Amino acid sequence: MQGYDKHAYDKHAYEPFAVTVDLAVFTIRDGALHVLLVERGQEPYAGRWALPGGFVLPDESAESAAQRELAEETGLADVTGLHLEQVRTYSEPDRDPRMRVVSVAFAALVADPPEARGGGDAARAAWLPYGPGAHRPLAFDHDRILADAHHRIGAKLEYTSLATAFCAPEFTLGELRGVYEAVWGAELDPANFRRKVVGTPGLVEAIPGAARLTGGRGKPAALFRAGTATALHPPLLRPASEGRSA
Amino acid sequence: MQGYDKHAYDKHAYEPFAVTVDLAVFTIRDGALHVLLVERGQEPYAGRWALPGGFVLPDESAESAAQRELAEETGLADVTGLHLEQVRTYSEPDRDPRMRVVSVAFAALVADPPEARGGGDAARAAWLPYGPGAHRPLAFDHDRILADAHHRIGAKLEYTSLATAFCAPEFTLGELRGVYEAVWGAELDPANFRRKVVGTPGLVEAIPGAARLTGGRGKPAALFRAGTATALHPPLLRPASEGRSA
DNA sequence: GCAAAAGTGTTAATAGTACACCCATGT
DNA sequence: ACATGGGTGTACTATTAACACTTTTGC
Repeated sequence: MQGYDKHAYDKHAYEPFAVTVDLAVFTIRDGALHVLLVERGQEPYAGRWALPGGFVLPDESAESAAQRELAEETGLADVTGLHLEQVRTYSEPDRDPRMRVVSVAFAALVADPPEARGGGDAARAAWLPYGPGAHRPLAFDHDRILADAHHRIGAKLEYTSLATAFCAPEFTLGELRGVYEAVWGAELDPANFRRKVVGTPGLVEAIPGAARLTGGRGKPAALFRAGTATALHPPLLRPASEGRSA
Repeated sequence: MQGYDKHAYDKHAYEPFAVTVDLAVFTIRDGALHVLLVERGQEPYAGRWALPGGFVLPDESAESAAQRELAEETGLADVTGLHLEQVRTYSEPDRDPRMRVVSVAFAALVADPPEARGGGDAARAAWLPYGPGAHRPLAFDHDRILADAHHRIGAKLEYTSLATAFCAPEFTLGELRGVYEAVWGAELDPANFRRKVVGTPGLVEAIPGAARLTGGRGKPAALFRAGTATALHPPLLRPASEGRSA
């Protein structure tokens, strides 16, 4: 606390910091993980894709700012209830060439978002497939932010019920499994997945009516709703791959 | 990015934010988890305990500021190599009654710290036992920050090799087990713990020499060093208690 | 019929739990 | 001797992983 007291909060004792939020908004499309990106119209990084975001206003928290931006950028009317979670804060002094910007990064999960429209500005917005694909490199340090957000989401799938946040209110277990597979980039055994999910109390609850849904070909699947549990015990671990230190 | 471009980075378009770091520094003492706290000498919250922290300077990142504060507050000469990790950022507009302060919280783990000395100021500093004990309530929103930091540490013990960061370079498995027990507040079976730890590749490595250490009474214990692995597969789950949703 | 996805069954391997028991040391 | 913590053994249970097989749909 020395720092606090020594300078007695002179508002201009230090160079002011701008505080912004950056959003990594994920969704599943056609079985693949997609992320919402905007195209920058101005320097620096003109023409590059970037994460949506904006300033934190004087009377709101970073969480409020993130929620406001999420509504604006996705075009969703009601954004409450969506999963929105802080990832971490990026504060390297030179991360923005123009001035000192400290950015609080959030990860958001959306099911079935509307098509991306550019913001009011000239900037384009689009849902692009996540991965080492066409959109890199992103502006600023957004590649790193996006990777951190993805890493966090992947980890939380293991030990929380987060996956249901990617799904519509009613979903099949095949769809839920698709979430895990899209985020982890790994295939799961459908039989074992079903047993694990159904056998974890509070993860999902079956919709009792003969309600069934045809997902195209194959046998109709039973519908489920998200359950009340948030933590999974034991966790649903992703298949071990060479990449993970034992 | 609309927000960025619209205002063209006028440094004074918005009320300036102060950016600070707050540190939850943990250690194990006499088998119990302790936290480093400082006593506030001034209003607001004069006389209350608070987390150590301070301003982020114009040319440093939050990580650098946290490292600098950690060295100052603990009195440790070399703070590199210590575990220091961002927890989250607290930005509610009214969290500090004097002005708008956005604080990036860190959790730090220290083995065998020197006695706490007050900072240069009148403020006292002390290692206090963690828990719903004598030090609450803390100043500002520090109770919540501390709880969040503790929750994060506890969770990371399950699936990372973090526990070794609480230990000296050479440690016995009893000491390592003590870390888990102190952070989780639960007892672990020594036999099963040993098998799990030794059987997880890369978690710890035995120091081959007949090196042994007497921890007082009982059979001398073999010494171990931290291994190279950072992730644990499968994780070392804490014993299930009623509090956790199945 | 055939492909595809849902859903059930079965089995072997792996991992976790709960102990009993011996070992080496200080007092 | 005995209390204390280190360390090994072992039987039991729970969970995971792999894969065969049946069911119900669209084409």
